[in-house]
Amino acid sequence: MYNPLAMKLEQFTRFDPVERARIDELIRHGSRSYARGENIISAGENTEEIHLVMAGLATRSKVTHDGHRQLIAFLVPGDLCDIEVFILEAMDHDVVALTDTTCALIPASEIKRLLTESCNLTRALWWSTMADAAILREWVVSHGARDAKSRLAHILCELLVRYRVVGLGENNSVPFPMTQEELSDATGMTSVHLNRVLKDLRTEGLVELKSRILTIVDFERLSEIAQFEPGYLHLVRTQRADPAVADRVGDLVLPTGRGLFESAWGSARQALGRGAPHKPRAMAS
Amino acid sequence: MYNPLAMKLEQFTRFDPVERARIDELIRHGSRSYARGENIISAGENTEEIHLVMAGLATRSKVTHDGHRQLIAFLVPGDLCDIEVFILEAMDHDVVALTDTTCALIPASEIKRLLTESCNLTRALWWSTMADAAILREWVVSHGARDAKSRLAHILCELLVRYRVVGLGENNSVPFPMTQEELSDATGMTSVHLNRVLKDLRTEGLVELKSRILTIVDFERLSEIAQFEPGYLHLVRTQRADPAVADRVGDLVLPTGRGLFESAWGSARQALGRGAPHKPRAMAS
DNA sequence: CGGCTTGTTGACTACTGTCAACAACCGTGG
DNA sequence: CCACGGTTGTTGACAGTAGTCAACAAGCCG
Repeated sequence: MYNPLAMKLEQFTRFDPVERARIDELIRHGSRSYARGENIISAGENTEEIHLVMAGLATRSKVTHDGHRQLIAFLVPGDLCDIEVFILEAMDHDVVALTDTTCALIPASEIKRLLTESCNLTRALWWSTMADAAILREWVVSHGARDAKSRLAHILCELLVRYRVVGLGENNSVPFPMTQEELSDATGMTSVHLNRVLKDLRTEGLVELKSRILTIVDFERLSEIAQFEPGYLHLVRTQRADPAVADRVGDLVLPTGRGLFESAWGSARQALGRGAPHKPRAMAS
Repeated sequence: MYNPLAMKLEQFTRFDPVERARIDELIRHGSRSYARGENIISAGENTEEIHLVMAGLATRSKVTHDGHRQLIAFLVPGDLCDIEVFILEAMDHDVVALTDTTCALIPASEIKRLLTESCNLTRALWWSTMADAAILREWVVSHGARDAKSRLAHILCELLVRYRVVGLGENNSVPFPMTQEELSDATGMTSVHLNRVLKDLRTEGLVELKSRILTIVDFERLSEIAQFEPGYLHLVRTQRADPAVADRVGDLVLPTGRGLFESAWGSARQALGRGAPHKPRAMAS
């Protein structure tokens, strides 16, 4: 049985057969389908069941009062939509299906039981939420510090890796069902500008995008433009998980760069002279 | 004894005397001071002790390869700097002291013990990390969907509330020790542009900023400009905590708006006609 | 006081948004 | 199969927000 949650968590740890069976149980309690555009969860709700994306693509989104929608995260198969309702009073944002999407419905009680029963699974779930926060931090960096081209490239790299982690797509291709307008809401630009930037990436032979499939033609060069360093995804397969797959996700080879977690401020400062320039936001483009 | 962590967590729940004593214990294991500009934790590190800000102001930051620094969060007293090292291999960003800062050092073992001993405290800590993630989401919205003026106003509102939660400042004034350049790194603009936008806010009689004290002269109007709805901070004092302080933090009255968690997309869409305009990013300014 | 950091301002550039028209695509129904 | 309407994608011309460069003022500390 395809279990994207297990595949994802296995990036962090290895499960024994009992644990693995436990995860498979989680997704057997029922499921529900959502049509494209439908709200899976709305802000203000407090669900009884946790939603796990099994197929399709969803997004977290908020809308400002002037009507500008901002996508905050993509939810690919294996991602939990609303685990925070255990703790927080209510969702503070919507989760919307970007394509027809099916979610496994996990009773909250099941998660609670798991949290008391298995230390390893608890840690794995905790890892999942921490990794989500790390992605969020990288989005802040993207929006605040990278120009449109780099920002778009970065999000494409992220999606490629995250899809491949859960076994979807092949080589450098992944499903890419969202419209340019939705992508522009994610990257914080207008759809018109997104269209132009995307065209640039296409023209330069970096990506192809047709019939709802994204193919990253030149992952290495796109990673450079994006300044994509997969370390922030915390796919720590090196130690706790299978060391044989250290720098790859399936058949995808990750860029390793110069150490995934270097403290860049000091080195950048040195490299660039007396104190890094303030906002060389516009990079070669 | 001043215990900002307890004050913060009390926004979420109430502690019995035993639990409260337990929290006070946490911060008695030692502390360390950091000079302004010093790294409290560097990317790549994996600390043995958890750092809790007790006094001062710190920030999470990342630097892009082109030397542009992005601040990702502010850490005010009561905030934990690195609780993720329990789970993640290493920090993926730096934590830097923006002023002289002192941190309580909490042995990881102490936190672990707490997690097994007290369900209420565990939930409170979990709440803390979820609330942090919610702030991060709001930052993404700010950077992606709000113009410079609104973005700056929003961050000022956030800091006001977060300081007041831990009992710092008074009325609409809080410590504000950072430079304009640092603030510009947080808001994702150049220090020059920040300076101009800040000047606008001052000229319009919304804020005052002198001798390292921020005074929000007109919180209501600033909240409007910022589209600041404090719901995202998840200060759920209404139910689990003391109901007497429902809509206030100390002597600060929070804007309540039309329900903190409404699902805005649908209503905005309707209100604005055939589908919300795509990017009215430039609002009245 | 002198030197450094920080804040302020002006002139200019350029990245990104706005408006608008049209082409391409897609699913549906004749 | 083709027609058709709606959504989505593409492009041009133009406007405006924000970045760049540079100079100088103001504040801070020894």
